[in-house]
Amino acid sequence: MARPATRIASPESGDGAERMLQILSEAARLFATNGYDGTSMRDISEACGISKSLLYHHFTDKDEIFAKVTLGSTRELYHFVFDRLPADARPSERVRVFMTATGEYFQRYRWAWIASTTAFWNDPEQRRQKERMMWRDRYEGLIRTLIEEAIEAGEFRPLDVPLTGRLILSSLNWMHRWYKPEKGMAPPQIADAYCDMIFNGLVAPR
Amino acid sequence: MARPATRIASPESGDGAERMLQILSEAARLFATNGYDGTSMRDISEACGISKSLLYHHFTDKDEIFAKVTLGSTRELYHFVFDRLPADARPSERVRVFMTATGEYFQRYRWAWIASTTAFWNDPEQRRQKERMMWRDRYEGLIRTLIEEAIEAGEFRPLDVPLTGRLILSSLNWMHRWYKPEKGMAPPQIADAYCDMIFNGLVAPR
DNA sequence: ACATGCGCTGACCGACCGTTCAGTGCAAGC
DNA sequence: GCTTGCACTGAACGGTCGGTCAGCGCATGT
Repeated sequence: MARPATRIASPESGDGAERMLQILSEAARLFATNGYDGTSMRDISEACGISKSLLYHHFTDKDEIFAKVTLGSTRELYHFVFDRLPADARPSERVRVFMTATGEYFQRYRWAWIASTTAFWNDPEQRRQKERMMWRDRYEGLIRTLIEEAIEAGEFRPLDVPLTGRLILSSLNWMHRWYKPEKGMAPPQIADAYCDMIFNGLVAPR
Repeated sequence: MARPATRIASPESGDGAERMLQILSEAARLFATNGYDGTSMRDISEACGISKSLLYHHFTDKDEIFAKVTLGSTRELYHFVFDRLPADARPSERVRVFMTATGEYFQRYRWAWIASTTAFWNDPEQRRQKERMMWRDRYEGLIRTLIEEAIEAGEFRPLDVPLTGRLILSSLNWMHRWYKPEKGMAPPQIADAYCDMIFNGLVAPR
């Protein structure tokens, strides 16, 4: 059942689902900026303009908020990129789309992305991180598959596939450490420029 | 005045300077593993087998320990790489040495490196971070200069120099997220393999 | 023999952490 | 009009945090 329309007219207080999204949004920004341990439940509640207790009404604990942010981001990144891969394009073109689509995802969901990629990988709380790693592995598996196909098609040289995938992923994953949204190229453009450099190399043709 | 020789015979307790090095070493490992906020003074003291109070005998506070670890690492990285650049080699060869030397530094001072590169860049405590950023900027300025020289010498194509530098640095800086010291190639080899890929590109020659 | 200096400790501090809980106010359903 | 249910709050909990402090043991210089 949908909420009655009168609820929507209410100017100040939001619906429960909206509230959860607001919390996740603010939490993503704070986790990305200050890290997991550097972000307190009080920080999140104050950023949302609510009491600390309300966080526990919507989520069981801090870990769940963090898991929702990072798992959601990692899972959606995979589908976001996968869904944009053109089925009938040349393999190397699909690699390029992989990179630019990742740049686009970064542009749209910057805070959740940063929170996910900077999350410590060896967190003792492994149960919740397990699923995130699963999607991350699928994402990395995807780029490896694309590289292999490009090699088989003769477009790429014979390459160390895992290492090549890591080179591509490194360029994308490190972007958040220097990228400033207000200046310079947009992330998809940056990814495209990286793509040109990596595909063709730095060395001048002789 | 040097310590008298009798002091050295003491089997259990170390000299003050040794203690400081031990503390910095253990702190680097913990900061790298669990982050700044995830590492308590108690963690550091227990890792060293000493009391928490002793940390404050050698350092003023937690921030100073962290600053010593990260600033020391960043400053030494610059000199470590700079000192290894061959003066009379071709520009592109100097770029390669920049990368492999960075890989060698990573291999030797892994924990301090990780603590430095994962340190939050927008820490409110800016006074101490200022000097670290200075060395980091010099380090990045160095690779940009090398790239420019390679372009001027006609070895590299005309390139977006800052972006090219970031591509190279990204590949090196992201290594700690997937590198496992006990298996696979050593970091200098990895840097060299990256170098081959970035120089010559992925695309097969036609 | 005595004073000095230093590496070092255990007890302790206030602040803040994540988390809990009893209870409030208000809209919806009967 | 009354009950139900839920978004929401303020006070409080035990625990851990970074940091302090008085003082101990012992090698050293005189």
